[in-house]
Amino acid sequence: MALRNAVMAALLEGEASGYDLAKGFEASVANFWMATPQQLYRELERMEGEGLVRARVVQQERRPNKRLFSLTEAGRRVLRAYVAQGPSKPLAIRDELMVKVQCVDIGDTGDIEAVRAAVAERVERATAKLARYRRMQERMLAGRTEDEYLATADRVGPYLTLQGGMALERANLQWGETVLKRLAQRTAALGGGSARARA
Amino acid sequence: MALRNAVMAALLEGEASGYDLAKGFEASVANFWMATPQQLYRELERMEGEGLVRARVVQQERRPNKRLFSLTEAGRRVLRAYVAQGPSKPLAIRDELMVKVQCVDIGDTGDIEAVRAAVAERVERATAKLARYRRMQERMLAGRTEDEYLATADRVGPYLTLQGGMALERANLQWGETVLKRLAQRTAALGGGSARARA
DNA sequence: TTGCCATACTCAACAAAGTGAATAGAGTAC
DNA sequence: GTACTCTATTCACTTTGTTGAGTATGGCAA
Repeated sequence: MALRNAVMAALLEGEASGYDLAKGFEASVANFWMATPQQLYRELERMEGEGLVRARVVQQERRPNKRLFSLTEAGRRVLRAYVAQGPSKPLAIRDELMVKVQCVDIGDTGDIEAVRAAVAERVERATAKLARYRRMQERMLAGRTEDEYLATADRVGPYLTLQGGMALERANLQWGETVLKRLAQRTAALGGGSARARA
Repeated sequence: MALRNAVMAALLEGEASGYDLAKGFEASVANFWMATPQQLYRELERMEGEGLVRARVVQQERRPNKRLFSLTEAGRRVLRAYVAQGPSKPLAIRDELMVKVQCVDIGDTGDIEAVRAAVAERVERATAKLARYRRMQERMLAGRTEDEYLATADRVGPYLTLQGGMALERANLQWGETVLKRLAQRTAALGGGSARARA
């Protein structure tokens, strides 16, 4: 029952179909709450049943019809109550890459190489994501400075969460790069790339 | 089937009981993979059934007996295969606080205050966690420099994931502090603390 | 001396999340 | 002309995760 809050937060930006939400979660919420299409459709269905959202079918000519969901007043109230209420859960991360890094010493240099590749991939992703975030930021600012924007904008939430996403990706990037360096050093130290006895 | 990899990664540090794992997940793995005691006991049970871990009952005099689990050779192989195999899932975060920040514009200054308090709590937690990580780091280094440590240590995985945890908490902290500042500005701008018309 | 906290688990039930595939029309690239 | 991708959604199923309670012992503090 936590996904629904994320969905409602996304719908604050306006009407969206399940499909819209599924790809990119309306671009901003996805940065801190991931969900598969199925989860979203299912949750939207339930929420409609409970009157938190309302659906409107849009006929389309060259595409399948779609149902656009929007927040109802009841949904808005529930969301406000959620925001106002006490402490949130601490933040749940689940990072397979970190598990692999933790295991980097398990085998020979081949295992180190596998981990190195995985970290390199993460670094690339983080770089790409950061670039995307920066473009989003520029679009939001639209020439204004941050101070101007925050003083005049109707909504600052999406901007602040975008900042959060950027902070996270910067951390990822910085960490990944030092790990890459360290692993290269270690591979060199353990025999310059040739195999080594198994643990 | 992903929790088990995290559990095995934790057992790389040596024998542990379900209870040990439950509190702190052997101190390092918990930073990137959370699990409740029940999940861990259940998973350990299954893993024992599949021969990935082996249990050893330790009689205790003034406490309930405990079962210490350790990795079997089969478990080690499975773990190595996991590390070696292709791309990991991208990292799953689920952050309620971010959902609340996204919604900060939903209501009046009271809602902003609630979000502010939640962010302040996050900042405090991040500060505490960072301090704890730094102590762990010092214990690991034991007087050596980072370079010395990484060149001589048997295992570097736990150190590198600790760095990851620290990077994450620093990002949290830095983000949280700017958000706090921004929200204070906004509260001031929206009427200096007095109520304002609802959205 | 009562009650709470810590160790050390187990059980049952349920809610939420994730996987994989199916459906179906339109556009686009080879 | 066929294979692939995009829009848009649904179904069936499995795996995880969560909640709450129950059991048992000992230590510590008010």
